[in-house]
Amino acid sequence: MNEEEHFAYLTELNEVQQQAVKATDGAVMIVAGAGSGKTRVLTYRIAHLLNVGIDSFNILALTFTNKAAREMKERINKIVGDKESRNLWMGTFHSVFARILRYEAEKIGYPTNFTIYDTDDAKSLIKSILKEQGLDEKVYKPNLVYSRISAAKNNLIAPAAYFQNAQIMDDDRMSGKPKLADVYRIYQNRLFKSGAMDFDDLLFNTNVLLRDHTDVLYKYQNKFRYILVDEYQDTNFSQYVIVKQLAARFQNICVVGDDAQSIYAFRGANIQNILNFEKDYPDLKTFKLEQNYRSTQTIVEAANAVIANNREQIKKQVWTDNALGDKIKLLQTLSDNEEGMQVAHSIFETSMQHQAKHEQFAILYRTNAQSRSMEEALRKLNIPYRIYGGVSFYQRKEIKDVLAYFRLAINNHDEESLKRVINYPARGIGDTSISKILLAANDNDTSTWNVLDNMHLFNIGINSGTAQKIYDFVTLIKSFSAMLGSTNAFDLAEHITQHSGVLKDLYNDKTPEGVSRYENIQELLNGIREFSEKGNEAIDLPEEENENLGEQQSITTLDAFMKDVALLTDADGKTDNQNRNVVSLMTVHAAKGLEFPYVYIVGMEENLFPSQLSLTSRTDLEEERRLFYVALTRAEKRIHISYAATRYRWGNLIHCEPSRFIEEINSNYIETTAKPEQKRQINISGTKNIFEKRVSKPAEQAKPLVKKNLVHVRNAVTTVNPADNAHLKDLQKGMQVEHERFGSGRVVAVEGEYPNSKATVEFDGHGQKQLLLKFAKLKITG
DNA sequence: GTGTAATGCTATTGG
DNA sequence: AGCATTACAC
Repeated sequence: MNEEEHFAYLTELNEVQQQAVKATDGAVMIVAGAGSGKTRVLTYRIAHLLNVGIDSFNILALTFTNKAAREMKERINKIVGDKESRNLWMGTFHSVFARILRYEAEKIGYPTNFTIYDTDDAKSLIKSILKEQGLDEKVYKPNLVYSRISAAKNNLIAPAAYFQNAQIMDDDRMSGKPKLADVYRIYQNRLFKSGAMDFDDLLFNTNVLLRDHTDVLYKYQNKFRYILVDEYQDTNFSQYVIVKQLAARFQNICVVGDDAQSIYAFRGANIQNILNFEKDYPDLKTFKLEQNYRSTQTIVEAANAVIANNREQIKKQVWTDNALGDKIKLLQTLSDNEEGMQVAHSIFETSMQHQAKHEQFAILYRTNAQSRSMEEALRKLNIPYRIYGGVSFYQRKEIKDVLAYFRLAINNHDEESLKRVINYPARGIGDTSISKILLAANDNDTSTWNVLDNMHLFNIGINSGTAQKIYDFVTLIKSFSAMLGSTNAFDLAEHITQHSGVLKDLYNDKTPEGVSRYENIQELLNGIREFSEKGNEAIDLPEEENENLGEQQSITTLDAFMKDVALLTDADGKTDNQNRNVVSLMTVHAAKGLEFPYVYIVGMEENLFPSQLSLTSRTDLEEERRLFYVALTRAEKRIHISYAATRYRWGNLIHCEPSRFIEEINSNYIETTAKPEQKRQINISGTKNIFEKRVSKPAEQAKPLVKKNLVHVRNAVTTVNPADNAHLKDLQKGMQVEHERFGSGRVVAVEGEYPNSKATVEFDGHGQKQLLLKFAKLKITG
């Protein structure tokens, strides 16, 4: 292969993109405007590194979501082949460093099988600390305490440093929360005793590890000779320091970002990181990608006009060669429900007129709560959709309950899991006993599990009946723990759901919600079964680390499955076999990095977008504006912007005014569409008039499409009312069927009487599955 | 200790 | 409106 063929992919890039790809060594910053081919450059850059002979073992690429990592890896595989790229480390900060911490945990005093607490766990722990300390939850709002602690950790301020920081301590005193530092200290101690880390600890402790163990630092510096960071504008200080440390030896560091799309400052992201970058690497090469390939001229110009209102930005001129395109359509409606109907109708019409598939449409909103009116309207018109975000599968109560048993079996000291399941299903260990146990654990500075497991050592005044129940519970958990190493993930998971009594408890609940929960557990078990069958993926770690993995590889264990569960989000996975041709509904935040031909930005109203909470400070308002910029630049062909005159909030009707951001778009780019019967001319800049005219008759209410008790289809979890499956009554051997997850298959056997019958189906590519006909999402196709 | 009825609070954004 | 916590009866 001659050089030209070898680097053929370079011809697919423009001049600046090529330069950015070819500048392999040293510090590189790529400022990438929206739609400028950022992902393509990053992908090709990695492919190029491999092509010029750099070992994939030496490359680390940090992305913003797991999904982005997966997609990028696939694209790289297509260019260089998966053998070349096999040892690439690519993932989110959290997943990559969680993985490293698993191997190095003992060096910082944590067990290898440490538990990752998600936000719910963390807040629950904070609540119990507040209670124990006698602090009023109305003053010390758990959410606020959590974000305060989180901010401290993201700035690498440990509890001791927190106490010594006069500024912070003053702030806390001023706001009437002088005990915050104590809460932080206790919180951290409890996490440690529980062998648990929250999300921020994954980064914080990585910093501790690299700071205190130069041998470890040296090892990973040597491994990761080439480091790439995507969405750099959204990294926080803690992440910044990690990257800086790792890159210190070879200084081959490439960051990609767009300050105009920085939308996570509320989470500690720091735009300073981009500015610091220039200081840290004086030889920095900077490339600006300014040509937009994604959107029409109208969209690019409109977005530029909006972002120009921000004071703080890195100057760049995003432009495009694309056609002028349609004007932005402005929809104004009388109510949130009508807004939904108009959007749904517009999607319907556009899909007809332009032969557009449903997957080409996205509805973006500021808050998750806005999805409801959109959902109802889409259902009414039979337009398939999927909601991203909201309560994810792994956050559902029944799933968390089961996972808590798994977690407790893996790490007995996990206090949050213990509290969750010690009396679920009810086994007579009530609140008073639990309080006593917690108290004893605190007094003796040990874990709750140690108290339970050594009841006789602690004189805590629990009667013998309860003591026996506790003993039984401890024995049960120990029996699960004992099976961990020798049983495969699916078998153990099934064993635990049965022997813990959870499955039975849910089975006895015949309400639609109960049936749905039962089915979700089955869904979880299916997922674990797939994981078991696929096998644990090989992990490449420097030298010696791989050895202790050798023995375990014969079976896939439950702790392997649980390792990353806390880090999964709704946007990851779970899309495999589902219908992809659907309209996407999500928040603007969740839409970052995505693109759609037709985008609907809904709820463009003051106090909603921009959010009410952002109106007090300029920086917050500027972040909202960047968020709007992100929304606009998701679109390729056409944007619809809508707002409603009234909207339900907490069950009350409130009146709304159009967002100031609408005015920031030059009116040349906007076309107002009014419904035929309200041909009134709309004045964009002073839209008050339409709102002063109050709605005389109640706004058209979309009739609920499902009866009150039926659970809506949301997220990846589908609920099937058992009665809906009557058509499966006559299912017989040999029939062709279609399943939502597994695709098409053939019925191998049917046993039992409907509705309690069970079918065995051979699915193409998924093997045989047993399905309960009452619940199975099956369609007979032949 | 357990289960249900009444109350009260919430909804930025998310790994 | 919906959910979580609390109050109260068993």
